[in-house]
Amino acid sequence: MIKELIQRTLHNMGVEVDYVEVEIPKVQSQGDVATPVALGLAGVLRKPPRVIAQDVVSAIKEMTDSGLSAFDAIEVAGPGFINFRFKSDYLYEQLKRLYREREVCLRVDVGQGKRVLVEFVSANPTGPLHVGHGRGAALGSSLSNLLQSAGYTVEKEFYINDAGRQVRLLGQSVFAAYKNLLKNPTPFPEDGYRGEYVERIAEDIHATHGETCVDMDFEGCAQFFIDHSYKKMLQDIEASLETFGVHFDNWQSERILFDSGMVKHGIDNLREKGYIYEMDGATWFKSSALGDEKDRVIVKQDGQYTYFASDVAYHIMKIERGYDELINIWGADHHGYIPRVRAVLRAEGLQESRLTVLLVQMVTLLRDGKPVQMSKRAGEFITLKDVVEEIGADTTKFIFMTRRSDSHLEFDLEAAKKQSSDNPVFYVQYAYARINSVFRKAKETGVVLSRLHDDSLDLSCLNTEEELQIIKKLILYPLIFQGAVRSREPHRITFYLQELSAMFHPFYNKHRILTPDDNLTGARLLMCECISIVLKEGLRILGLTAPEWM
RNA sequence: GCCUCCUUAGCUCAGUAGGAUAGAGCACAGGAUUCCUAAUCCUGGGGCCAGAGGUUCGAAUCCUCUAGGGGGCACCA
Repeated sequence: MIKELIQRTLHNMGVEVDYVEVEIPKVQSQGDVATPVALGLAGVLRKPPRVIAQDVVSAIKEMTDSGLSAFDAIEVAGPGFINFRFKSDYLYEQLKRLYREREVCLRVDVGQGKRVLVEFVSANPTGPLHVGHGRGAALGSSLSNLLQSAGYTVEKEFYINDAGRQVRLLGQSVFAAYKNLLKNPTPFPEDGYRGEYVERIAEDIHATHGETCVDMDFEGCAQFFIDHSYKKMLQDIEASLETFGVHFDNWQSERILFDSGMVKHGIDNLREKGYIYEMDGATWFKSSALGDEKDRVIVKQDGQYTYFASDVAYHIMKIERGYDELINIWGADHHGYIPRVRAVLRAEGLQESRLTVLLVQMVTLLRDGKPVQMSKRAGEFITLKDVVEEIGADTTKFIFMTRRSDSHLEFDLEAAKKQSSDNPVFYVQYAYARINSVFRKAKETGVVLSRLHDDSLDLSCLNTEEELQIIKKLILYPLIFQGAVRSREPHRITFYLQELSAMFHPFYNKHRILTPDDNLTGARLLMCECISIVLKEGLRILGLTAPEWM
């Protein structure tokens, strides 16, 4: 609201800005919200910032429709900040509005129906998910929730690498395990997958299909082993994600891209645009002309497509499906691929901003401070499922969501387990449960809850420092929300929820909510209801449960 | 060698689009419940924002260099 106000004011003064920074000052003496716009404009207008600030303040005061009634004070401070102080009546009004029109208040429409495709996890179906995938899953699903809440139309997609060497290697590994099981050993493939799950799949095949393949070589039954194995893994992956509370709208198969001719179509498409050439018997994509450091092979000398070929096709297909924005969440180890994928989009004439790649940094799994060695090939690792079973889905997600995605994460299992009794997630959930408990108590003791909807309910009794601070925090949620949406950082919501909870608990300890005074009780219940509305909304975005009892 | 991410309190991490006096949790020490859930609250100490330059009215934040750590640099996927 303040942003628009300032923007309009500046407009009237003949200055156009596309972004007005509004911040919440650290100390109360600096107002409830503040803006440093005047400082930024000092250079442009060639006037001292304090003078500009004063001009802005005067202009606001002259505007008839400025919503001046919302403020007790608008003042120039420090080097040229403009500090706003809310009138308490305005706070009460907004609190009532939040209570009545929660969705409108909380879900600011930033996206306006824009279609976004969020692709995440996309793990090779050659082994179980590990914690790193879990991090991507937590980010992807909460980001999707966040954007959806902000008015975007979001689709969540998992790209299945079911073509190519890796799934073949898995099939071959299972085949070897199967033969081994039947006492007809065959050499285990070099670089094969050695996990225990490989043996389980082999046992499963033995159980369902008997010994039919025991005398065959791999080529004789390759397709069967490959398909059976990766499908099994895919089921396992889907189940792990389900346990973790993450699900997808689409599962896009790489193989279908080949079978449906999309790969060929994609290459032809680039060829028409002049970005394909032949050299040394291979087919190249001229990505160096589009920002990549060198050209990339798409079809090898031996006629085989490279991995990148299907990636080209996949992204062209995404474009053709008509999304306004593509978001790819990748492990940081894929960062080298960004320029070549961007090159594809550029070749298609798409703006840079249409693709956002979010990199999720590595998770170092520790136990008692010591790194847990993990190798998919060697088959020694702790899976996402193991972690969720050991310390719980909410706690695990919260650990992910209290970090920026591009910072390295040390995940100590022992610490997490120890923490799981006093993990900050419970602090937030407990606040929610407590409020529910108060409402249960209120009903038991016959408090008339219909009062809360009553216009005559007077909130001016919410005048303690704690209450005013909480109300301000609540009505500034949209500011945090919009920042999180813009920067694609759901973790900002996590921190906000912790802060809000850290205001509620002291309030709860200091003041009684259910009092002999009916109006005061009503007012406090209304405020608590608003807190729980915001907590619930935030927890939902983060994919965490909001328990009514704890 | 080249590219990229990271380095903030004892530990794990925030720090919003360059803004005012750098924050939280954990850990540590002490205290609080006749009353709505003690998974709570209150009080306390803790910092060369890796280092050095630069840009600016103003830098943890932007640029350059240095040091340390992660990851990536295939006609592998």
